[in-house]
Amino acid sequence: MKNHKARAERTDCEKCPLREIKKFRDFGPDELEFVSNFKKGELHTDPGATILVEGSNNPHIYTVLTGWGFRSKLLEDGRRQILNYIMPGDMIGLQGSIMGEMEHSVEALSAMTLCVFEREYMMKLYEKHPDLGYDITWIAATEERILDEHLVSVGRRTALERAAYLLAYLHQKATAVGLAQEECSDLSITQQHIADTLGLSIVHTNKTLRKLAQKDLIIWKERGCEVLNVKGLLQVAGWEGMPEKCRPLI
Amino acid sequence: MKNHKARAERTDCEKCPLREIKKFRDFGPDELEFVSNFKKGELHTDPGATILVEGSNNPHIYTVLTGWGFRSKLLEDGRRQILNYIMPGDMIGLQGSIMGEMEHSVEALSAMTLCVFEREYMMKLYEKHPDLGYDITWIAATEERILDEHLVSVGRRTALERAAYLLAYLHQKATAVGLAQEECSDLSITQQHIADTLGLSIVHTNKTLRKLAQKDLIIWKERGCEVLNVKGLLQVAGWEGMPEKCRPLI
DNA sequence: CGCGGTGTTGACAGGCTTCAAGCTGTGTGG
DNA sequence: CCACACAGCTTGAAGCCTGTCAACACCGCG
Repeated sequence: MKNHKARAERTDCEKCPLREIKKFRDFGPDELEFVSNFKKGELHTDPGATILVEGSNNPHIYTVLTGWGFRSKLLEDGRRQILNYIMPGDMIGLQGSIMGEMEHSVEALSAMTLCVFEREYMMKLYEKHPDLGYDITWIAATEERILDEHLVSVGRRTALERAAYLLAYLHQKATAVGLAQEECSDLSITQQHIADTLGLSIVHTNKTLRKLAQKDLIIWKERGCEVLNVKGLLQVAGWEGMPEKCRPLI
Repeated sequence: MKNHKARAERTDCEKCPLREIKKFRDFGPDELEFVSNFKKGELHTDPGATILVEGSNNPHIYTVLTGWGFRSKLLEDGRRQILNYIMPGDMIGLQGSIMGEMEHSVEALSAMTLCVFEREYMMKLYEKHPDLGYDITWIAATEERILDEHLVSVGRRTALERAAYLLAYLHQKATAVGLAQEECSDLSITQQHIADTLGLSIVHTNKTLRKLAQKDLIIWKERGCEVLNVKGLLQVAGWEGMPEKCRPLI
């Protein structure tokens, strides 16, 4: 019975709520069993918690189960760039696993639960389940694709376009995994985060967000925003939006 | 004899000049044989040639054997962002292979030769050689790391810092694979390319490069620049440089 | 109550873009 | 041979976008 209780503290992979979402590809029973054994535990964090630190050496890989956060890097004088956001189904720590040392930090924006995997078992995954290995490459390549898009945004779009792009991106990403309904309303974030993502100052970010609000595309609320018109945002950004593809889930 | 001549047109993987470079990890004989069969041919391009087009669906994956080029994306109105540069040992087309459609273009800056692989054999690679599968994930994760760094640069560094970062990056990357000796001199590139990488206008890029030249860090020549002082560039950029790690080569 | 975090706004300065013109070297065709 | 076009580089001037500084409102919290 003790064992049973210990297991009850974690979500069984067999009952993983994320697998209910049709956006994630189906697993065979043997894959499910392997991943279930691969999973070493769960990590629960508070909002604002730092999960991984730039320069550290963490022996784990994580998959987000609930909540959301972001990856970021710092320059020596404190300037911060937010690289991407992480939401349920996303994997973090892969870079650290492969490069040895984390090259970026990860922070939670809400309370989060993460599935914990051991780096060391990575090689076994590739040996026993080539399709899962392919999935991990898929995940890395997709993250790369998103970063490409962000780089275009920061490099070549105007402040208004960038902001519209980011909010549309977050909205699409969140709704795809059920983090938000039609609105971004329950996604807690400050304008400082937005600014550090867009590569803008906080003052100009504020003024830019107000312009989007004036166009009735969003409503900024305390620590977050509600998206009123995704299509409008996409149009302002000059962006097609993300392809709705089936994706793997480790 | 005909066969022999036909084979002579391509570089045998067993005699691949890149494998001489100690920066690339050693291959076992069975890995070498597999990759050798995986390789379907070679592609030779002129300077300025477009190798992959955004939105197209190309059934190949490539590894750069000689020369260099870049990946880029366009906005609808023609604004261009260069995402990263490709040099010997780099793999391109992986995203297309996994996402189906290319989300960026690839152009040659010099004459190039590329090893051609078939997408379809990818899965077999994962099945037969898990370590090669892991290598491909390694490559994708590393590209992601570089993009993180570029994003920090474009988002948070000043024009001067950005330019210094980029030139130091290119210099390090090129010397690591023997593309350049101590100078970048034989790397042909225009200031328009630099501008599209940094997210700056060409006019301001020109003025920024002159500032670097005034500091005796570089000398701009016709279609390219010579790096006089890498450490100085790194210092201006506030960047540590790239870790000199052993890397895989497919 | 004071305090810190967040959001808002105005004024001003400066970095960067745009416009415009001119220079150089290369190639093409008369 | 020269004229011409073109691509790349350079420079100056004007103006806008964005950053910085500063002040204030609001809110939750100790």
